[in-house]
Amino acid sequence: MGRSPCCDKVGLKKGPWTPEEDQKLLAYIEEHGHGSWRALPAKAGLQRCGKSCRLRWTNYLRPDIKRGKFSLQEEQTIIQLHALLGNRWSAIATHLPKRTDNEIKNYWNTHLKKRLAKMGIDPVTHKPRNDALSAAGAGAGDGGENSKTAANLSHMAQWESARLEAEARLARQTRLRSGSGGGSSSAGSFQAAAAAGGESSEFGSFPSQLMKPSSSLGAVKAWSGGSAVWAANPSEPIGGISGGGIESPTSTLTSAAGVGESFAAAAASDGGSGGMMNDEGDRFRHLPEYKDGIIENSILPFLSSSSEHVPCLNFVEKFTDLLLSSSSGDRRFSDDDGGSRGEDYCEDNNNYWNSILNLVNSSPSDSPLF
DNA sequence: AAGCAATCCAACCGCCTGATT
DNA sequence: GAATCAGGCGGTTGGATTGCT
Repeated sequence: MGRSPCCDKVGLKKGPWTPEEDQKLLAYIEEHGHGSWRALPAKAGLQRCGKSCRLRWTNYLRPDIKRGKFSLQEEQTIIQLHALLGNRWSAIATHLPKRTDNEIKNYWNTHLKKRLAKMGIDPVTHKPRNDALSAAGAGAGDGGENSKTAANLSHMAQWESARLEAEARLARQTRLRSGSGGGSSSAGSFQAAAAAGGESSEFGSFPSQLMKPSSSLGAVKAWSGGSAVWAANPSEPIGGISGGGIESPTSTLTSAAGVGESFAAAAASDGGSGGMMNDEGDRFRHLPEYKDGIIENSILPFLSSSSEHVPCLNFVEKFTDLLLSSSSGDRRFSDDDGGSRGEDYCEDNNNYWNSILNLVNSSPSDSPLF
């Protein structure tokens, strides 16, 4: 499909905007609205292409833009949403009022990504890097904590393998069921999954009002719920999910699982000071024991210091807290408190998925999450 | 104070998608 | 159905700024 450039580049100015140009653009948009961006520069008397004007407006001149330092809350939201959504900056931006996708992207690339990398976590997958894993293993001789961590890392890796397998199986099944009719977009697939899953007991762990077939949120739940169900009963096909070629949001929900491992790696690389609280909560609590050599119950004490608090596996939030505190010397996750941290933390933070889902729920109905 | 390195961030680029012709 | 257009998105770049030696 051919397409002409958005503008004739000859004679058009590039580079930083001058205050005069800003003023012209601002004045024009305030009076007329932006209308067609392509036509705007000529009407506004600017020697810029429409695309450049649009970018300047959306990333800088728009009156509802908040500038300056990101708050801790914003950082946490970004990390959580990145674990959930991957590099979908515009989607993430819809949950951070007054922040632009460009600003969030820059902030991620310059701050948060580096913080993750520093902790031995792959910022793309939110999983521990191999060197971090081996570092954890190498540290096993140092003492019991490290060897425990390494062993648990292994369990986490096994769990991730099982989960990926589940994803693949789910995709295969949905493809088979839908034949060639399904779309390839994850949005459609998840919506189909949500619609087909409806409010069946398969998704019973989620509030029914969140299972609106048309909502992207329902799709998230359908996927994560379905995954949990499968994990609990690996031999059983995931019922109720149909639709074309489900494509797991690998970098999103997968990441949430990966984050668990990442946290372990971070804990290991941090001298074993990290407390493991997995926020996989809603998923893990469905699988107290996954035999078959994949998940053992030993994972649960690892995820939570108290098995009585298994439902409160608010991992990602804790993980993000750790990230956020890693640069400020916050030692709240040290092992010094004899294991009560998990309970304390659980008291402070309820179900992670609920917070994410609430976050998503609070977004505009046309939020481009999926 | 000077030189260099690291960091930040506005802006650009190319690609994709949906709407229109 | 193909071609075109407009808008949007994510990745990347490069100049400016800051920090370090």
